[in-house]
Amino acid sequence: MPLYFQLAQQLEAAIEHGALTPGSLLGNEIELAARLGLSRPTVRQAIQSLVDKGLLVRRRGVGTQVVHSQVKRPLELSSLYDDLEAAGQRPATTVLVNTVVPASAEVAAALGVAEDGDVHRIERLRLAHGEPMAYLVNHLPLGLLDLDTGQLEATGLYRLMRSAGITLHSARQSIGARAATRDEAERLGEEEGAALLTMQRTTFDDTGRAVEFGTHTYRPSRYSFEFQLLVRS
Amino acid sequence: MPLYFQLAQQLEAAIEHGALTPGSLLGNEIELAARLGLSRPTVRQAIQSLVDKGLLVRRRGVGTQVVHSQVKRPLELSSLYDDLEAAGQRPATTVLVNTVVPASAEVAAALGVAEDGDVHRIERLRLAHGEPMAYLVNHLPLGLLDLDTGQLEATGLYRLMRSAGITLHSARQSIGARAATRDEAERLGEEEGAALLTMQRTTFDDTGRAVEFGTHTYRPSRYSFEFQLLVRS
DNA sequence: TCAATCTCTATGTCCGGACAATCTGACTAC
DNA sequence: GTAGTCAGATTGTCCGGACATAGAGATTGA
Repeated sequence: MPLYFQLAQQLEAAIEHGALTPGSLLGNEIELAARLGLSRPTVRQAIQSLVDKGLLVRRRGVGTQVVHSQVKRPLELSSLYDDLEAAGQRPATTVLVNTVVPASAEVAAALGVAEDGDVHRIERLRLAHGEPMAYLVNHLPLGLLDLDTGQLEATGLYRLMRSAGITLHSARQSIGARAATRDEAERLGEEEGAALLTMQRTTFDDTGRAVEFGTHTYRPSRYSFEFQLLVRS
Repeated sequence: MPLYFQLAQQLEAAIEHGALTPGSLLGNEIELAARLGLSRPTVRQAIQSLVDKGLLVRRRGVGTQVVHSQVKRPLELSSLYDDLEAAGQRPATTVLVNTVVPASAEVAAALGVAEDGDVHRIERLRLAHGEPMAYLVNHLPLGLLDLDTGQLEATGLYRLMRSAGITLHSARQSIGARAATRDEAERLGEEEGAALLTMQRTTFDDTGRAVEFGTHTYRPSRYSFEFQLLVRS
């Protein structure tokens, strides 16, 4: 494990349990490096990683300070399943459809495959505490992944992709809202015309291939998107 | 302007207009540094900044590649006004309320001020192409900023804060949906009960102070949140 | 023919130093 | 008393080098 990473973890832990209080100066880098027996670049790399996380602020001529505001979790590409599990919500999944269909124009454009070419289609109902929370429709290119219904019900799609050796890189998302159709309302236990939260996402791996295209609808009474974001400087 | 920054800009421009095609190797760092007359750390810093932007991928033992997928814009803390302006949408603002009120419990908690203590309250209607797009309610602590109604109608709140010397650092957001109340519907030109997209945001400066708390409602037919996000590694 | 091993290559980590830019606070001059 | 100036402190940038690590392909052996 790299030295700068170890130092970053130690500093983060010190901030976490209050050894480094918000607003306090971290002490100058060169002295800190000498005290720890490290070089300044190594110390700087550790500090920089925490600055990128939003825990520290550096000011030239002043020093490095611990920020006051509690940073919860910056936005990252995560799966609903993992989010719910981390929140202690006991997610459950019902796979409604797991099949192969010809790609619609929208799906083909998103995944970069030929229109009417075969793609996986899965429809899932995600439950938390036994209540419907979201209705998830996903399309995937063929050949990337074995989509076993049992595994899909036991874990999240992203975890399956990662364990299949796919390195997720980035995703393009669009979050909106609309009124529920009759079918959607029925599936989610809402009234027809009720407000639904929607999210569309195309996920890419590190070679730039689209590996997943999802169209999700959420019950706004049960779910909202919570995240923290930093000013890029 | 720092050398690594100049190099990063050059590389980004080369990617932009196709001189560096997706998937192509960038050539090894040490040789690149020699060719440019720079040191490897400088070249690495330039490359790293583009990796953080999602434009490049590094693989040990392989090299640095240009990613295939077109990265549009990573999520950043931006104002609706600037977003609309950048999209060529000609935003306009009507200030409905610009006053000082005692803080409600919710506002006091978000801003970290005393309950019933005075805070600014502004209510604005944001229009695009002459049509209502969003209804924006913001609360700000006193003393940070002069809230001139004329300026609020001419530009965005974030731009005003920045020009007042406030360094924005991070924000916590929550995006949801709900049905429009009678009043909301009337303001936005929707039907009562129509689905609305909602966003709550608390913004912090780099000292950790909360500098703004906003509760916004958007017409989903006119606006959705679009962004790209990267996997943190 | 297939699998294990080796070698080459490129990035990852780390060091030590040098000078520049900027902010703060104290000092000085008016 | 106030404003301008100066010095100290601290981070920002940049250099040049060294060794470690991981991936890919070629080589070698069974």
